[in-house]
Amino acid sequence: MTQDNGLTESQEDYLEVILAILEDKQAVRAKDIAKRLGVTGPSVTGALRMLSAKGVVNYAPYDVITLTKKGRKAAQEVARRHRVLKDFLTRVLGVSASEADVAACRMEHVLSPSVMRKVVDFLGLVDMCPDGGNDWICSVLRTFEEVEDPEGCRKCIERCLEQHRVRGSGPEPPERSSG
Amino acid sequence: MTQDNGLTESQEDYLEVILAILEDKQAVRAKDIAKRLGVTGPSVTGALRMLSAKGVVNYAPYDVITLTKKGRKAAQEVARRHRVLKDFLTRVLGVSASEADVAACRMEHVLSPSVMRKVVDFLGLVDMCPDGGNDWICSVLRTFEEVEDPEGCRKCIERCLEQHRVRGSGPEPPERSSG
DNA sequence: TTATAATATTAGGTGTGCCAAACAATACCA
DNA sequence: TGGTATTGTTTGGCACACCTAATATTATAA
Repeated sequence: MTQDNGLTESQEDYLEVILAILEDKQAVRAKDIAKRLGVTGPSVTGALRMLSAKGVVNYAPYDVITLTKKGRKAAQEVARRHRVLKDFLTRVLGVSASEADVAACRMEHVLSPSVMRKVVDFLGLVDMCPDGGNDWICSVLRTFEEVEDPEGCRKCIERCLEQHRVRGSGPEPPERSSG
Repeated sequence: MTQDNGLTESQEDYLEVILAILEDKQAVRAKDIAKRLGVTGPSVTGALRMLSAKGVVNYAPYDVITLTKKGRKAAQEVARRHRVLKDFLTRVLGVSASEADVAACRMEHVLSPSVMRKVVDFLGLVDMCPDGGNDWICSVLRTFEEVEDPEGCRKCIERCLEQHRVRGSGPEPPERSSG
């Protein structure tokens, strides 16, 4: 159903934060991982051992923590799913950024590649909108809720359609990385 | 984040199937629960004890299994989320029914009420479409992928907009039950 | 270089969720 | 009514994912 990279949800979370830490610090410390995940030290040690056993993390007691090639790939894949889902939640459904982060954090472990692809496809469609997807359905929804400026919304979608017709058969969806 | 009805994901699953069984049989048997959830007997017994302790299921060894008022409510809420999510996945994203079921089964435990409401709102919008939401974005997506009949898709959305303009401020979204 | 602070690990324990094997209760048929 | 089949439960165990308290290591500052 899900990816089955052989990792549990929790383990995917660990990989994700390790990657995130690597992206703005040099070294990864157990302490930082613990902080970001809201767990205690021993939990991190345990998880790292597990991740090491699964060949995604290089780990030995008191030694530096790094991702293996496989681990980096897995982490990036999780991060990608997170990004896509957050994007979808904010841009399409109009969920706030912070809430979208929380929700994406949970959904990212749960959706199959094929469902993920549908999400990506949908975002690709939104991207075709002249407003860069900043609005589109989002604005439609907003008018739907608050009855603010339905006319503006309508125009936006009409522009969208125009664009669609012009481009004809349409480009390939932007993201389709199967990895 | 999630509802926090005090139930774990697994426990929500148990409630959900108990409700489902009640809907087409009279009695609920541990065996049936086990079958539907793909677990063994002892797992069911254990879960039922837990659920009983949490006051959502009436249970005593060898006795009839029923839902408490609270339990029924919780089960219905989970079922509602499942329905909404499956709907969204199929009608908006164009995911197949079977895949949508699987995905909804996972998502239903994971999304906060506020995100759920956004999903419901979006579906309300889709429902405004003359095609009853059978198509709409779904068809757009399809043309986007297969370049089938973009002209037809365009017309569909235009009709949608017309409808939207006519109705003006728009009706309340169909489902908003907070229970 | 040694004491102390910061960081990480081990040891031991909890809760949940699952399993197989053994046992208990109930249902049903002769 | 008795006996077998079905169904359900207990027992005992395993795997995760967490925790606290105690201990070990490493880093740092005197």
